[in-house]
Amino acid sequence: MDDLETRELRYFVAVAEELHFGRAADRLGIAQPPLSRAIRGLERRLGVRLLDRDRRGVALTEAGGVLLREARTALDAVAAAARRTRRAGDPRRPLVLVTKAGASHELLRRLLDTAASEPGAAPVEVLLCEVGEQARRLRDGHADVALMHRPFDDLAGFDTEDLCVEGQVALLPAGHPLAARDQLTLAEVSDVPDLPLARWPRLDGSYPDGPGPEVRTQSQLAQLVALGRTLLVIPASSRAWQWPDHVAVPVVDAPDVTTVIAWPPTGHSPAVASLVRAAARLRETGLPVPAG
Amino acid sequence: MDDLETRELRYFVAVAEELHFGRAADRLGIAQPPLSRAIRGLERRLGVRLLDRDRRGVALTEAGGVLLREARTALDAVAAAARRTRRAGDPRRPLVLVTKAGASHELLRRLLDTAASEPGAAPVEVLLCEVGEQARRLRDGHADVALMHRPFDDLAGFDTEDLCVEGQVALLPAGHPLAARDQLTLAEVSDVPDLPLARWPRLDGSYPDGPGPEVRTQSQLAQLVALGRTLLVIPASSRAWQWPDHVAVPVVDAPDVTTVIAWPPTGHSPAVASLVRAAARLRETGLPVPAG
DNA sequence: AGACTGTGATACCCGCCAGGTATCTGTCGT
DNA sequence: ACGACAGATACCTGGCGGGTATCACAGTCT
Repeated sequence: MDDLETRELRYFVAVAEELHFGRAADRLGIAQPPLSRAIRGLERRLGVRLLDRDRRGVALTEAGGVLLREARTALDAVAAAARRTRRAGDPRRPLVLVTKAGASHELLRRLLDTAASEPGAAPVEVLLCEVGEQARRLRDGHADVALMHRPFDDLAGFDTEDLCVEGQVALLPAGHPLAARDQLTLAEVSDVPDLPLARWPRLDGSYPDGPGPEVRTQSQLAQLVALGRTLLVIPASSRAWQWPDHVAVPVVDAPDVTTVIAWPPTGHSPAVASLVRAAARLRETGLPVPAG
Repeated sequence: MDDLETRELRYFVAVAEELHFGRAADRLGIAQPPLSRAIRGLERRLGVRLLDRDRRGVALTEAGGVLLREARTALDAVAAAARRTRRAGDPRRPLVLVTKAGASHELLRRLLDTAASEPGAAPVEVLLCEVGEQARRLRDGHADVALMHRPFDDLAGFDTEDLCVEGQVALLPAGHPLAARDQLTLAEVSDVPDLPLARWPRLDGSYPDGPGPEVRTQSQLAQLVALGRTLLVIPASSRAWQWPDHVAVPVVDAPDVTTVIAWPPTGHSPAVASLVRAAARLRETGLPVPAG
């Protein structure tokens, strides 16, 4: 009943992701035979088949799928242990706050101001990431606290505090017929043949079917919007990164978006607590009104 | 920026818990010198002092404290990966539900009945544990789902669903003066010189100061209650394990206890989802009324 | 069909590092 | 001052993780 080693988990994750021993070995910087051995050893020790190697390729068994998921979170936890320990030893350690690039500008600015005015405040470093990456940054120790958005982001496993609620707007090229409207409905914006909604990758990296372009970063999306190739429904406060020649029209029946501050339940760091307190105070003194 | 190995984490946790290289090495089944080397290597690779070895013993530095906490959760995650994978490979795998021994008898019975009547229900295995151990069982993969009690148990990091709310009662020897009362207050029960409240260990294993006896298991406590040596305030539904010669008196100002069903946010197993659905249905059809 | 290709498995060797034993150093008791 | 104790150091050894070469098998092309 000996534990697994992180090396074995890393190896398995590589193979499970590549579904190809050669490429996985390449990625890991080792040769293929030791990798095959390691995976076979894993299967033997767990007493479970993880991969179906039949002709032409490798496929995950059900147990393999479970291990892939569990191994990722375990590896994140190990990486977090290393990172947080290193940072704990650094006397000049800043608190790292992660948020989606381009979201909640104004709120973030006011949060940082409020936090800085807290007595004995630790310096706060802001880390910007792509959509949906905040959770991972929290889990693997790159960040201590995050701004996230319900219902878009996966908040499972974190402690959270609601900060503000806002509606969503559609972002359209200025010349588009719908741009003249006072308000829109979801049905209207999702049925615009010349401006299909962009598609984001799912958690596993694959894309849902549909007519819109596939995007995986904010900048890709921004460019497509600028080119007038796609239409966008976003929280009102994110309007800040619209292009000058685009207009924002409220979408009345889109679900409200709640901005929350989230942090890992481990680690009752006073610095995190202080920032959360600042956030709570911010909420009470009134919400920021998105400019323009 | 290489990852830590679980071996190193296990070693560090052993030393951090024992605060003594010799005993830690003993516990790990290795000799002391390799252990010293491993810890030194860890400190070198992390670039952080983890332990202060001064005269007469070893003490954790601040970074060491961080690593101890993080390492425990990381090791739990690794152990969970192994256990859940093994179980996923077992075709006859039951769902494991963990709860405090002696708590929520009636609710549990009805939950199991309801779950079994669910179409395509997986078999459910019940694991009973000591007070406060449920969270760990969920985290290290021994269990898939737990019944826990707010505000007593630490629910951080889990998804939860409230099941029922109930008041608390004081458990007294039948002959005691207070046993004749219709109801009591917290102030009254906490100020009974001949029946001090028992003390539970804190998360770190130490005991708070006070006059009452130290207990760490339900059975120790049960025995002390039976001997008339301590007084007990517990949720009303836990009355089931009272002794015949004891009476339960409601404590009107004790905080309400909410029984919740909790599960790890990882692993979207349909079996867990089904059990949670059964629990939700149970709540809607009415709460169990504690017998007696 | 037969040679070719691309894949994971096997065979075998090597070097490193985890682990063991013996010993040293420093610090407390008394 | 001396013994007892704890952690560090020195040094050796064996197992295992990793490398190269090769096999075995299935699909594919001419």
